[in-house]
Order: sequence, then structure tokens, then C-alpha cells
Amino acid sequence: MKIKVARKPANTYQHGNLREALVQAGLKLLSEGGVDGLSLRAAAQLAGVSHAAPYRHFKDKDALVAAIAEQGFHLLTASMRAELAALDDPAGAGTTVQLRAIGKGYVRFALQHPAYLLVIFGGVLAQDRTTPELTAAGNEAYETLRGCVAAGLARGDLQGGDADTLSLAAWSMVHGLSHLLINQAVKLPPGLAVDVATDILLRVLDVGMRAR
Amino acid sequence: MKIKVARKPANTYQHGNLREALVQAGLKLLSEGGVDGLSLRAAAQLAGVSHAAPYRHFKDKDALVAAIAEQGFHLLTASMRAELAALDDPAGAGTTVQLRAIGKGYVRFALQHPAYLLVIFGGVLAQDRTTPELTAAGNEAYETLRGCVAAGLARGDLQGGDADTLSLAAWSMVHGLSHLLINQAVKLPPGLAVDVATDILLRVLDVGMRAR
DNA sequence: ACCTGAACACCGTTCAAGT
DNA sequence: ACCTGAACACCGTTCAAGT
Repeated sequence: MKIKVARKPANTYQHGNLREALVQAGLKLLSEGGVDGLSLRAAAQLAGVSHAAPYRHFKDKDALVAAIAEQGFHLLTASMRAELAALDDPAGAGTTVQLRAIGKGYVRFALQHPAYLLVIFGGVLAQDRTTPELTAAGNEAYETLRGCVAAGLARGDLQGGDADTLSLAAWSMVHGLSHLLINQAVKLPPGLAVDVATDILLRVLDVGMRAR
Repeated sequence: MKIKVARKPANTYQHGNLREALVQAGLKLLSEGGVDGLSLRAAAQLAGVSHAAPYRHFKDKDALVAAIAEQGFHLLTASMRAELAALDDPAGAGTTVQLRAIGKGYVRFALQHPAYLLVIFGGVLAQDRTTPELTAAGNEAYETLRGCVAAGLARGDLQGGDADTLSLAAWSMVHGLSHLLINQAVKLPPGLAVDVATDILLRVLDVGMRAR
């Protein structure tokens, strides 16, 4: 992905849209240099501004990280929805097919943007430093899954727990897989492609959520 | 947990066991101040030694982090095995009971030592900075689970994939749950205790792994 | 209101020098 | 072989001062 950071022209004084430029700069640093590469000073430099300028727009580094995580959640939601929309009959598809699409979208996002997943979940952001916007972006992602689970329960396709508990089960499975994959913490069974492994895990999940 | 760091006596010159002391200091910093609190200089100070002394024992900070992660894996393995050993008849227990014990041990470790889980999996350690000892410690943890899955397959209790794929499914589920919990990324369904939610997720997993 | 430059207290890392 | 102290290039954060 090509990330453009709006630089302040050298001859001007105010940037105009420094806040957004810093978020873009942070995303760029993150995707190029990983978590270690993300610093307020480097982001300021990319935006063509002094190292103290960001403090007019973010209380501290965590506030910038929170804004980046918010973007990450939007991308995650978009990835899941894109996979849903690519189904032949998105609205009419069965619970199994929909949940599988959401799971694939989640894993695809994680593999495409590993650094974002770490920012969202990886302890980069100190606990209790969440913002209302970040919470809302997280809820949006969660509701994409939860809506599908709730519909499955209503149809009688799913059983064995309420919508939140079964959503937690599904989220845990795909999140765990994604997280383990991007950390290279698991060696995939030799010769087994990510897609195939993902399919098997989603089947295990689906069967488990259908049983009483 | 009380962590003791062996300080070098002020009047002496050599520490004697600086390497181990630095690992302990790192664990202490991590559990008290989180990922941000872990620094080579602070660890050196806790061990009563100058900030450059650690470089006689660790190539760089990542090497210390790898040593800490190795300890974390040992604790994780111990937690899973303790839960297994607490069963009435550890060896004779069924696949379902054994897998549940392992899952509970994993989640318990994560909740007791959230910072360790982040060090092990959270992107604190740069990719490709793993050591042979760290890899071995990780394999030990993985084999604890895999052995149980393989036995279940042999007994005909489990189906639908080979030992590695089904182990990946189980690991993903409990790891995902643990990771989401310690990041407070999910709100547990109101009134639902962690233990109860864990039980439900482990049941979903168990049912899914029993189906063809 | 927004940005700059100096300043402070921290980092990781290196290197000559001491024991 | 092991440790120290100074040095360097980085951080995050604050604050007086400039536009």
C-alpha cells in the first residue's frame, strides 16, 4: 500500500491538516518499520513540521496511536464487509457461508496489515488509553460479526450460547489464528496453505456453534 | 508474584550471575510497568550494574527479550501441565477433559501474566530474532497440546484434520480468547464470568473437533 | 490558534579504558 | 573475561518564545 503524507510547504507556517497528516505518517512508519519504527518525532518530520508541533493535535503519543488504531478498525471492518459483499447472494447466504466470509476477511486483513493488528491489539496502546472514537470503531467491527451470529441464532442455525458468547467464540478463533500467523508463532502443517488451514478452522468453529 | 533480582554488592566488581539477574529484572519491569517499562538500562540498574554491562551477556535488547520470552513459554507449559495434573485421573481422562484442562491452563497463564503473553506473541520481539532456546521452549508448549490432540485422534475421539491442523484450531481458540481478554478488547457478556465463557468456548471447540 | 527551538530526562548502542 | 564512564544518536514531553 502506498501511503501519502501531506507535507507542510517549507515557506508556509501552518500545515492546514496536520492531524490527518500525522495519522498517515504514523501508518507509513508502522508498515515500513514495524512497531519500533513508530515515533512522534519521525511522524512530525514526515509531515514537515517540528517535533513539538504534534502536541497541538494529540495529547501524547498514545493519542496518536489511538487514532491509528481507529483507522485499523475501519480497515478491518471494510475487509470483512468486502468479503461478505463478494458472495453471490450476500443477504440470502446461509449462516455458515456468511460466517466463513467474515472469518476470511479478518484473516486477510491481518495478513495484509500485520502492524495494524499489533497496534489494535498488541499492547502498543497502553490500557485505558482508548478514545470514544476508537471504541466506536471497535464496536463497528464487532457488530459486523455479531449481527451475523444473531441472525444465525434467530434462524435456529446456531445454538449453545447467546449472541455475545458465540461471537466471542468466533472472534477468538479467527483472531487467534490471525495473531499466531503474523507472529509466525505456529508452523503451518507442511504443505498446508493458509487458505486451507483457515477453512478447516472455520469448519471446526461452525460445527461447534451449531451444536447444542 | 514476587520477583527477586540478584544485585551486585556495591563493593565487588563482578556480579557472578548477571545474565540470570537481568532476565529476572526484565520480568519484574515487565510485570510492573508493562511493555514500556522494560529497558536494558533499567534492568541493569536493578541488577546493580552499569548500563553497558548487559552487553557482555546479551547481544542487544532483543536477545534479553528472547530470554524473557523463553521463561514465559516455560511458565505457560507449566500452567497447562499443572491443570492436567490436577485431574482426578490425568492419564485416563478422556480427550474432552484433557483438552479442557489444557485450555484452562492457557487462559489462566494469560490472565496471571499478561505481560509475558505480550512478550511472547505481541510483537515486542522483532521477527527473526528468535533463538534456538526460545524455539525449543515454544515447541515444548506446543507439544503439550499436540500430544493430547494426537492421542484423541488415535482413540478416534477427534476427526476432521491431522494433529497439527486440529492443534492449530485449539491453540487459535484459546490464544485468541486469552489475547482478547488481556487487551480488554472484548466486553464479556454482562454477568458472564471468565470461567463460564471459557467453558463455553472450549465446548464449541470440542464439538467442532469431534465432527467429521 | 498554531508552530519553533531549546531543554530535560530518558532510551539503545559503542568504545576506550579500567580491574 | 567482565565491568565502567563517556559519548552519540535517538526518544517523549514541556515550555517560553515567535507568527
